[in-house]
Amino acid sequence: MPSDLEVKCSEAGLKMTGQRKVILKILSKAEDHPSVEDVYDRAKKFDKSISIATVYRTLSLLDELDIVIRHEFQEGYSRYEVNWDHHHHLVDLETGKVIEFQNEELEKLKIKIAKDLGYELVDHRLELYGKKIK
Amino acid sequence: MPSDLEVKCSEAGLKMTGQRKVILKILSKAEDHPSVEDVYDRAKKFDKSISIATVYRTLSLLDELDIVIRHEFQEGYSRYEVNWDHHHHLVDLETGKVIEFQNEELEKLKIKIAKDLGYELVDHRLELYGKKIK
DNA sequence: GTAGCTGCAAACTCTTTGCAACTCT
DNA sequence: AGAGTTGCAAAGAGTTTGCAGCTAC
Repeated sequence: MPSDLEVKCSEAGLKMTGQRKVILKILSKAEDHPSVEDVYDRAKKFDKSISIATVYRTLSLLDELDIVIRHEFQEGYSRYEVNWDHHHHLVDLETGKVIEFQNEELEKLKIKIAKDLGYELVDHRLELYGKKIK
Repeated sequence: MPSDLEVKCSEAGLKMTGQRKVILKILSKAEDHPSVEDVYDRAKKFDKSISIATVYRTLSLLDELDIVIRHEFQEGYSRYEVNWDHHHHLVDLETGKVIEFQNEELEKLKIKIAKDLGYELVDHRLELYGKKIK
């Protein structure tokens, strides 16, 4: 049976090729925020002839469809994650670990700030960088 | 007389070459958030033999010294601004215009969120993307 | 004088693209 | 059947770097 993610892609008009199924499976199982290279390396285990160009193309498509979120954590390349729920990231500066969090108050505040400036909030990015308190 | 920015650089151990003076002047006068290319183009008006490699090297140095802030507004390249005061950005999705803002409530909330997760906030990034309300 | 800086060009990294062959629907 | 997708290799954009000569201190 096709996964929820596969159904979503089909409905968006994408052909469900073997390569795309592999990439979607990797993304849905990922517990981190893999780079293109990461996705490519993992994909090769299921389909050793897959091309990195296909990974790039697929991730760009999924990003446009909002099925996936592209992050640029100031590293010079992109990282991806499935757009399941809305959350933000706190990056542990000592270990590089990424912690996800949600905060209702913050959501309201962002909308208010934009509104006060005369804008309707369409999108936003928030990342915190911190050190663990011992 | 050397500008404040020049003094700051000298104190950090940088030699104040002609090229660096030009770049610092451009940055301090900029009312936008220029890319490397932008800085290079403006610099050529004062020193037509300046190299873009020098602009890259200088901006990287200034970023390391926290004299300048490097932004990556999901455009595939970096933009810079002098690190005068702390603020955030709202990007107008229709015009690309960048609006700066500060918000005390937001500052407190970020610190609290990090603390609740067991972290001391060291740094952070926040960008809002919106459409002007007619 | 000398450590640091510069311009140049080549190299590097990440990403995109043209094309002919292939494949999902 | 046919539009969409793929792999490959080449190209593109942005950035970094090795080196010989130059310059601020």
